[in-house]
Amino acid sequence: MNTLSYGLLALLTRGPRSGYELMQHIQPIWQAKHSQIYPLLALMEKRGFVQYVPVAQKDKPDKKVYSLTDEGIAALREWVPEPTGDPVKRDEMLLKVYCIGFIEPAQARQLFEERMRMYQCKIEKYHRMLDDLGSETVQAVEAGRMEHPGFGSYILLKRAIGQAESDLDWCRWVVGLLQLNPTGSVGN
Amino acid sequence: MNTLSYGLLALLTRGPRSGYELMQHIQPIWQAKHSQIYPLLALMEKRGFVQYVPVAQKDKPDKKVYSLTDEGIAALREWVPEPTGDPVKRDEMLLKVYCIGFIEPAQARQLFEERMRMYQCKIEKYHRMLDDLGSETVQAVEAGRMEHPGFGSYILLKRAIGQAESDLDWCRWVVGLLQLNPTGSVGN
DNA sequence: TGTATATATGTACATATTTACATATATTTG
DNA sequence: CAAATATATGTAAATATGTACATATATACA
Repeated sequence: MNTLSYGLLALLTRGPRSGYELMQHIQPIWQAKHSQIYPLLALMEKRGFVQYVPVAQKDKPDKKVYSLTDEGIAALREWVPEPTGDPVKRDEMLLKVYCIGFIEPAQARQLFEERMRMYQCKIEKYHRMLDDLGSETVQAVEAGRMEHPGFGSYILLKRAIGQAESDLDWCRWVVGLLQLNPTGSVGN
Repeated sequence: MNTLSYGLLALLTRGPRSGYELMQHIQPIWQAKHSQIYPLLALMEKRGFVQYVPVAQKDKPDKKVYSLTDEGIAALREWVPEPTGDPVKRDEMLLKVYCIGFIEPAQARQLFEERMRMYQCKIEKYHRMLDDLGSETVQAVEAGRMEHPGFGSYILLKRAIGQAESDLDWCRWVVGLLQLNPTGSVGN
């Protein structure tokens, strides 16, 4: 049971999910490939933390829909109060920014503009996901009812939006600075 | 040559550094242990990207001070325009927040208050590092002179502060929500 | 005096993560 | 019609990362 395994149990508190769905939903919080997730699910199934039912689909491949067992919930409850690991953040772009003094100005601008597009897409996506949670969830959150299903998703989305907007603002600020010096072509 | 190796080359654009110093300075952007960094430096030394001079110290163990070679600078310049990897963010705390509906309210509050302390410490540390860069760097940044040594460090610190402040605000907001419901003791 | 921390470098081993290979079906795109 | 993409699950192998061990010196703390 590593951190990702507990993360999968955490996702399953929202209800039954296939391995494929778990892989998709965990990406914003914890990047992992399916090749890492499937073996962990198989292990947790052996240990009795999760169970699955095979579901046949027309027009799509069959899937295994996993759900939490009582033992899985117990494992989750034991994990939460344990010391929480420090956040891991690794961003190649920031390493490139570190040596910006050695970079062609045009390449520097491209680095930041690429990221601006990325953050804008993410912000839009997260807003759509917020909308999908519905007004009932909004009311539960505003009332501080953390037991409400959707409370966790809502506050995590708010955080993700805040982070992306902060980074987007930063990119805009830097691009503004870079444009003060017309080294190279200002137009593309 | 993996991403971390290029990152070490990027740090060395600021001037000669020991492996130990590189390990310390790269932490905010890319977490890595010394056990990963020392072998990479040895490899890059073999390949001629960096060179070192042994420096004897009184009161402290001897060290190897690495610096960039022309080949190292060339490698750096080839790396920058290559496609940039997506940022990797893994935070156990967010996984715990995801299943906040299954958590004891007191544990939830603790989770956020711990993080608030962490972010406050980081913000203070980053502000001290900004101050250490001096007013000359501030002027260079405000003039958009990206070739100035310190431009990269300055804008990276500004970003780190923005991110930490965004997260701190988020934690405060959530703690405020949790206090709306007096489940359990409000005082410690 | 034993224990911890900081400086400083290194290796060995275990674990985590990514990439590549494998398979099957339906849809979209060129 | 061929190629890519999305759904869906899995394994094998390579790489990246973390933990533990190893050594040496100085300082702080109990």
